[in-house]
Amino acid sequence: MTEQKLFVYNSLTRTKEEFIPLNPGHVGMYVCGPTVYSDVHLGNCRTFISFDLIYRYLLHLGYKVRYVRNITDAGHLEGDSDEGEDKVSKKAKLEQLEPMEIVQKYTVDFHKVMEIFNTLPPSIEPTATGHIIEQIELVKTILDAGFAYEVGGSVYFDVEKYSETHDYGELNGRKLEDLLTNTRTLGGQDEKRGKLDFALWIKAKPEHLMQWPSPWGMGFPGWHLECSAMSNKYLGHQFDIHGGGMDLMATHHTNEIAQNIACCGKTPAHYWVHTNMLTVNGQKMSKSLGNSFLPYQLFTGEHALLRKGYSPMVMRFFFMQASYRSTVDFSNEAIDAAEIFYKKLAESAKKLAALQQQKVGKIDEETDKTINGFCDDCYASMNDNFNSPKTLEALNNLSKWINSYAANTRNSGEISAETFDRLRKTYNAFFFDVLGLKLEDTEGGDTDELMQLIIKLRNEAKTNKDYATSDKIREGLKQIGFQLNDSKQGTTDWIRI
RNA sequence: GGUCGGAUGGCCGAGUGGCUAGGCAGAGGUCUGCAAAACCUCGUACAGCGGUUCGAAUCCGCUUCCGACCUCCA
Repeated sequence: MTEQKLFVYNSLTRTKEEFIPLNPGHVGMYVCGPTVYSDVHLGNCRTFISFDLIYRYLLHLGYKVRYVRNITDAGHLEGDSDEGEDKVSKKAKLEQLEPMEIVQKYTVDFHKVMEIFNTLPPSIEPTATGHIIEQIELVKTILDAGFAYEVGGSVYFDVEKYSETHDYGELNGRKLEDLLTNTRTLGGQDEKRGKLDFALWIKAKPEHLMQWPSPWGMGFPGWHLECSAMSNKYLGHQFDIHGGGMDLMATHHTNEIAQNIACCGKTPAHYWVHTNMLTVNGQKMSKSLGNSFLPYQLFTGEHALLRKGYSPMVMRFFFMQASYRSTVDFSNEAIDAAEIFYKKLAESAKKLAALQQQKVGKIDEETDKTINGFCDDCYASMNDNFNSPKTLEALNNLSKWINSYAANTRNSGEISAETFDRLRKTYNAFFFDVLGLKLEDTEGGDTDELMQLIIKLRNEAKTNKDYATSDKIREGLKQIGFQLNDSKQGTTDWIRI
């Protein structure tokens, strides 16, 4: 594999930086996963699909990647007042289930959806409840370091103390004074000394469903703590990439960095990568706004915002058409266009699989160079902060040559065997392995045999110049979703439409 | 209100100082019995107003509009 210089936008420095892993050949990546208290909606999916792209490209470059993505199954509160109810507990009460039944239900659902979108499972998927001991240890360390205090069974992180020696607003670019003046005072004043302080450990009320013993009494961990504890455990004090949705940057990740520095003296990750939101009519898709929809609603089209159903790969392709750092606005028009484009590139992938290069004759240097250039573009665009839209452009350019060779309107012997091989390898690598797309309409069973029979009958009619019959067959098939494509050579292909 | 980000042709969406992506839609053409598909050709767009520069979508300032975060969300 050729050495590729990869550049990654780092939220910490607000610049694109060359990606240099701490240990050559290895990458440690931590991504904040879902809180499993309800169905994942499409906006949630986008984030994980974005990181799947990043993960896949790192793998493609030959890195050995340890990809850790957590499951938050405790500690995530309603509201951020540290007095709200645990999301999982609340849902458990509502549905009259054990909290772990809720967790199980939505974890299974999450995995199913991730698989449908063809995302690779992470290397490790740790849960908050599975790491209570590690989190308690972390709290103790932070207390010992003097950056936290205990009040009535709860432990809080002392942001002002921390700020004396560290830049608390490093990630979100805010000054402490601004944060202090602009942070709304939350109702039900609590025991915190400073209003920016956040809970590391929260004392549980007796009726609280999820609680564990600790040196400070029965309680449960704060939301930000689990990520620090688990990234520490599986990736070490310092690792390469920490990712999550942009909405986590200002608070969750800021607090996470503070925790890590307080306990270990080091910023956990070199590169902070934040993916942007999926919007609907310009607004962030979220449950509270009521503009979110679920993956299965997308597939079936059963939602007021959807004109029809769209397949998982069409959705994935749609996401790939925008860079992960931009918002993507959902609209039927935009995804319709993506659907056509996706099918086009997928058709080329199919043609390529069946394509054999003609005998190499006189090599057309210009063409040979052009095709190699497009192969280079695939890498160059992904190297530029995972620019998937540009990668699609390169694939589209390659697909034109593939189509021409497949249709025999150009002779594939005009390029060298090496270039032809590179064309095949590059197209497949980026379409399938890197962008994580797959072919959806591969027919099982007898469909193709049936179609071949019908095509044969139609061709007989054509030979007899019985165009009335041949057109009737073509129209009839179109009505039920099969499209016939005649070639110059007299053969006929079919595709589903 | 504070902080940050965005505004690109009918739609989506790359591009960060000159070489002016790509897709969808649209127009024309090649091919075809006719189509379709495929292939070829065609759009000179960068919110507005100033400024810097030989040259700006790209840099700077102001204005307008939109969004995110600051309050649960990926």
